[in-house]
Amino acid sequence: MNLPAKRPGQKERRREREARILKAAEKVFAEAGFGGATMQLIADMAGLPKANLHYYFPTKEALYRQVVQNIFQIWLRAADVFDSADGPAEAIAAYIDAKMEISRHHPAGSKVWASEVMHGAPVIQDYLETTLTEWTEGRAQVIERWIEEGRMNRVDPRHLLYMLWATTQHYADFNHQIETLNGGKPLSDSQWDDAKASVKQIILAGIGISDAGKGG
Amino acid sequence: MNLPAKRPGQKERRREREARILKAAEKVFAEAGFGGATMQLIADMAGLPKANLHYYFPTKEALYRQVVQNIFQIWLRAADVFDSADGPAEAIAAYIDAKMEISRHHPAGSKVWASEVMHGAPVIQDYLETTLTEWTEGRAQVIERWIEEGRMNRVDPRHLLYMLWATTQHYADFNHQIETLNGGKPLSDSQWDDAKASVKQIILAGIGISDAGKGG
DNA sequence: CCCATTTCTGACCATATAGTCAAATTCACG
DNA sequence: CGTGAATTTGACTATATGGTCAGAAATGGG
Repeated sequence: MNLPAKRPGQKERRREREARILKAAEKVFAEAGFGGATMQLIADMAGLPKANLHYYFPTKEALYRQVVQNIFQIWLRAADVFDSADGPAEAIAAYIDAKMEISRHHPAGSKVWASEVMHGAPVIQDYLETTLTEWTEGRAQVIERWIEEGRMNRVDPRHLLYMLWATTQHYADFNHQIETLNGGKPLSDSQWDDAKASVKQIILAGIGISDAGKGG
Repeated sequence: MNLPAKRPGQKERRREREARILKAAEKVFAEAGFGGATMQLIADMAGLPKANLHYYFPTKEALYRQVVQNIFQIWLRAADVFDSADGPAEAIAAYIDAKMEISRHHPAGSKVWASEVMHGAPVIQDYLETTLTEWTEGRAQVIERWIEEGRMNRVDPRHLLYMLWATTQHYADFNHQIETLNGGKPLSDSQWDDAKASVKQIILAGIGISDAGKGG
């Protein structure tokens, strides 16, 4: 059965199991939605008996909640890059790059997030009202300052942020459609570079930042 | 089986019932997803007994399929405005306006569409491969021509289209998030005007079209 | 009014699924 | 080892849900 080559500790083992379940759950929730997902499917994908899931996560909703919260953390971490640059060009370019990377390597998470919000955010409404609202207001003020300083065109900061979210997340949430329009094949490395460059080109030009010949 | 010029009253009634069911179904599918939606809920919202739904639509999937196809038709009709203008500025502005209007007045449809695509388009995969692919390629060529003629910046037409879709549909699919960030209130008339103007401003500037006449 | 056709509906069934539980197994540690 | 705690799991239950159906009710032409 289990090879005695490596003996993980109890806590280690527990964390590994939970991570395994969460990974499977994220995929199934993304593919089938909360209502369409079944604990049995998640269990199969995680390679565990269903009853075992209920040992780690008492209910389907608790499992789902954990998945959504994890995604929110990733989202927040990516948002940090917005602050690590000191000008609009670098900040927004870095933010686009970060979010496009998430869309590429974490599409299931983005889909679960989209689904949650589309259904009225029953689980993370409080996050929207607190953390997300604060982050958005803070960033809107930063953008407003850049505008005052004449470092970018006057645009509504909110709608600029919405456009950034919409565009970058589209590559995850609608990856199936994009793949179909790409002849049924996933975007290649260079196509992803094109995507990132295109998004940055249009948005940066759109807010009046002359992109002096940058690459991906 | 042959119905020689049946009574119009009866047909009318049938159409009214079907429309009523489809409207309720669209809302429930949008709010709960396919898996989370129940025929009972749809029936209640339509004000009809559940068994009556199955008289008009044999299965839940058939009902869902009809809802998705209707949305696709609306989508296609809006896409027409792309061709009724003769230059990139007018065409893209009109397209943005049309799609924003749909997002505003038909958010449930947009959500069902998004959900369908996110889950791998099990129902409308053939539409993606035929109609949508053809439309996209045609429009990409039109954009390419505009670029050749020097009427707009050189951008990847595909990614421009994706950005248009993503941004406009975001106002429908994520309307709950936007509402939350707007202090819990839906966007007012003037806020919708701002949204449309902002999207047009950034994208048109982003592709190198100096927007002389602003306003919504 | 009569009859054929269409429409409606309550009651019912088969199935799927979230969640439970107690017994079995494994683990940590002295 | 021995022991108690943590974990695993097959079998089970309760319930929700999609779909069926037979018969009632309405509809409309002759």
